[in-house]
Amino acid sequence: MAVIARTIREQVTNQIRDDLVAGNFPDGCVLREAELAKRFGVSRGPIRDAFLQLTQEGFLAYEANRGVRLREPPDPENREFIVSLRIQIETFVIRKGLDRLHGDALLAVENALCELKVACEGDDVAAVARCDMAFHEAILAGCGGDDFILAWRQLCSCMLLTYTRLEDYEQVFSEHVELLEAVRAGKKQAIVAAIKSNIR
Amino acid sequence: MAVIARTIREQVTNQIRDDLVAGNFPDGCVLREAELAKRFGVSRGPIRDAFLQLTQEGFLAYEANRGVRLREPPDPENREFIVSLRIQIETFVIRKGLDRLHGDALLAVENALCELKVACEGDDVAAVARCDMAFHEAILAGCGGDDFILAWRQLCSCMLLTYTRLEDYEQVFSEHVELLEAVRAGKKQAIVAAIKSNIR
DNA sequence: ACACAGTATATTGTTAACAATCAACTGTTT
DNA sequence: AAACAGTTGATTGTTAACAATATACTGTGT
Repeated sequence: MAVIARTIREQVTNQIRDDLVAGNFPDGCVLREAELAKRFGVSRGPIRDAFLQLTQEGFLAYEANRGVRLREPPDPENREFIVSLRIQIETFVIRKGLDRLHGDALLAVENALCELKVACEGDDVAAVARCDMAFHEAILAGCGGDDFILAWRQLCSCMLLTYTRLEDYEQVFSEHVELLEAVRAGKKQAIVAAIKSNIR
Repeated sequence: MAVIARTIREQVTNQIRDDLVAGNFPDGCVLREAELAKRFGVSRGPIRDAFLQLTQEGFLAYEANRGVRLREPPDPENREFIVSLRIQIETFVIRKGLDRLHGDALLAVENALCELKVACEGDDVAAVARCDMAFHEAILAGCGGDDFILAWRQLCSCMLLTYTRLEDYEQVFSEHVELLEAVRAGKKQAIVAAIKSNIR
């Protein structure tokens, strides 16, 4: 994802998020500050920061003085609605801001696709999920969708808790190639169509 | 809002959020940890936590080692779209879960309305905005919309940065009374109509 | 056996000192 | 005068010790 985690806080947050997405923690599991601090070899401070952030992102749930708990994924009906919201946001932002997607911003999208390729060729569930989202986020950011990115991430976190498309990495990758082609060609209708078939 | 802030972190977060909503900080203003720590008479820890949380909520923007900056409100077009997303979420959750809105949950909504009444009678901009949201959130929570609340809050934070309806507190209040009546009567169509006219 | 108060332990919440980083300034060199 | 390295001050990032709180346990009284 070419994300350089500058601070320990960010490194820890990314690592824990990956572990959560990869399913390395049992459902409803309670995470302890001290345990993770020991595992990462850091103090509890950055772990607390990570818990706070992942709570806001929708992965964890805080309970006063009782630590954080892994959240349960949404039921199918809610998930379907979340998908529709995601599609709406992405199409709105692209329709509005596709014109300004060039130069560095376009490069970032292409870069994200490369990362996705690597992740698909490897066998890291969390990496594929992460790069999938990073690709979409790069497009949103490049189209000036800053006002929506945080809410969009929220919705994505729910989806990441049940990232169920990983039987076929090859298809995941090719779908995104298709999407990038449409973006490069600047054909909004094709982009919207690609997004609709891609997000699920 | 009957929100008892148990920890210093929560108190500080709520206070800063209120100040932001009330417009007590100039636009694009940079907030300093040390300065706020001194003002509240606490250490920098809880202030940092608050910054992190308010960043995730969409009020502030982090810049590496350069502190947090007050975010700019969305342009009218984006705001309009955000409003439509909010309405969709609220109507979806209510349609699905209105049946379970009774007992304590309903009481919480009624309570929120009382708080709103007080806030409207007083003259505290931040309080009115906060109670307005708290009322809607109580409904969402009561209808089992936990999967959406965080994303919903995100969207609301954008709206709170330009809470522009405060010329007429009386109307704000009466609109919510109307909404509660519809909820009590269990008439989903009336609720949806009330929400659509209420959120703007 | 049950309820309850008191205690012990584990866990989170807070603080203040220390380390690392960044931005602005200063003086030197070309 | 312009460019650059080094220095300084301000600010954030991290840590470890301490305080507060909640849970689990134990013993006592009924």
